[in-house]
Amino acid sequence: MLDNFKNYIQNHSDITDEQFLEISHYLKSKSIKKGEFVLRHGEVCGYSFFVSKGLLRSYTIDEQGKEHIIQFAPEDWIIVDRSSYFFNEPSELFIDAVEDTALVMLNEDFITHACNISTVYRAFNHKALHSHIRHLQKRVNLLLGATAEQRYLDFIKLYPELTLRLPQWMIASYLGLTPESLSRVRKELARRNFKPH
Amino acid sequence: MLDNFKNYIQNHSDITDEQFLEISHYLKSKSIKKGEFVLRHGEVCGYSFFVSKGLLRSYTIDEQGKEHIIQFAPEDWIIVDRSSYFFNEPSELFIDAVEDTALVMLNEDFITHACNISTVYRAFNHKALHSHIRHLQKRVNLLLGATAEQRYLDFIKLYPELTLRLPQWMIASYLGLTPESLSRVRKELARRNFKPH
DNA sequence: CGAAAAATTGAAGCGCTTCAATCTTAGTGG
DNA sequence: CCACTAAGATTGAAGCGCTTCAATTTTTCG
Repeated sequence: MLDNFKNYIQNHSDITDEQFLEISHYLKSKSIKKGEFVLRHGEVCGYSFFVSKGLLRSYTIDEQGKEHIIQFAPEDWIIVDRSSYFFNEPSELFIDAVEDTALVMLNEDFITHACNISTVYRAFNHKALHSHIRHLQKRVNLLLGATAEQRYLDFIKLYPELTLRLPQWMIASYLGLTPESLSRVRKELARRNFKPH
Repeated sequence: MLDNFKNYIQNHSDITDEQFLEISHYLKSKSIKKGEFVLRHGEVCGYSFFVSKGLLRSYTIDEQGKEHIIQFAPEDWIIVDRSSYFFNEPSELFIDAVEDTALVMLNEDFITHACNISTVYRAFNHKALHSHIRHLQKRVNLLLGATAEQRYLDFIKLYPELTLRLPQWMIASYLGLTPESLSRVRKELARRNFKPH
């Protein structure tokens, strides 16, 4: 189960097999069923979660009990509440499995050691933070200015394969819409003869 | 004009006077008038802008010509389009001066050298990225779930002094509202006898 | 097959926007 | 220092986009 992760990390760094073996002591693998949690609101997020198979999501629940999905993580993605992880604060987020999922948990020590071993990995990590910022900023911008339809079109363009794997109500939640609204957006697109890709 | 920045950086690192002198060659100071730009849509953002006096803002303009303010930066803040800066892509953003502003421009070389000189500075930089992510994520969450009133209350709690310095329409733009809506929110708060602080 | 989850549809409603007019405040030149 | 102008803020009325609620249909899966 570590194999996928090993490939991933070697693709993004110059870490050797021996080096990986050393630091793999800091890793834990885990398999969870659809619906199970790896993080709950109020807990400190002590790990980054690498998805080797399956699909995770992070979300908040507001005062009215409504879910708002923050992120999806399919294979080869890492999901984590970086605020909670870095600042050791209780997390606002829940992270659970959308599908049965095999994951690898990386703790602080793993990251630290990997960064010490490999400046390439350190740079990769740094780049990942910037990608995250880019992504969030784009999302803020869409939420500030784009209509329901524009947001949906952006989503299916950016994540075509997720569009197929996810129930529609989750996409709606990610986009800040009700399932009903998204359904109507899709109906309107179909009427105008829109076909994804 | 560099003094404020020197204080700032020494407060957040162990960089000595001599070290600062060395790397200050990579810095440029600049004074601009209200309304002048330091970055325009389509340009690559080659600097981080430290505000030593005054107030900058970053914003996008959508297809309908509407502004959406992404960030404000008063004294001792740094503003930058990190995506553009890091990935060397043309920026989506405009950055201009809300007030007459004195600023310091840090280029890539400055950051690199400062990180090499001081691991404390490197850590500070790392932390800044995480703060940025935390902030953006909170904002996404508010935009997904909170009403106009909740967003405004959050803003004045977080940035009481900005609330006084900024024209209301800019706060509205930051919150994803029209000026008229914000005005009505404030009226309603006043009716319910709400007093800031 | 049967039950539960998801998606769709319609009707009514709400929150925020839009547009237009008025009032207030701030900045500038006589 | 006041008069004038422009920018900002407020208010009202109408409208639009998305939500809510409720009912129905479709899909999924044990």
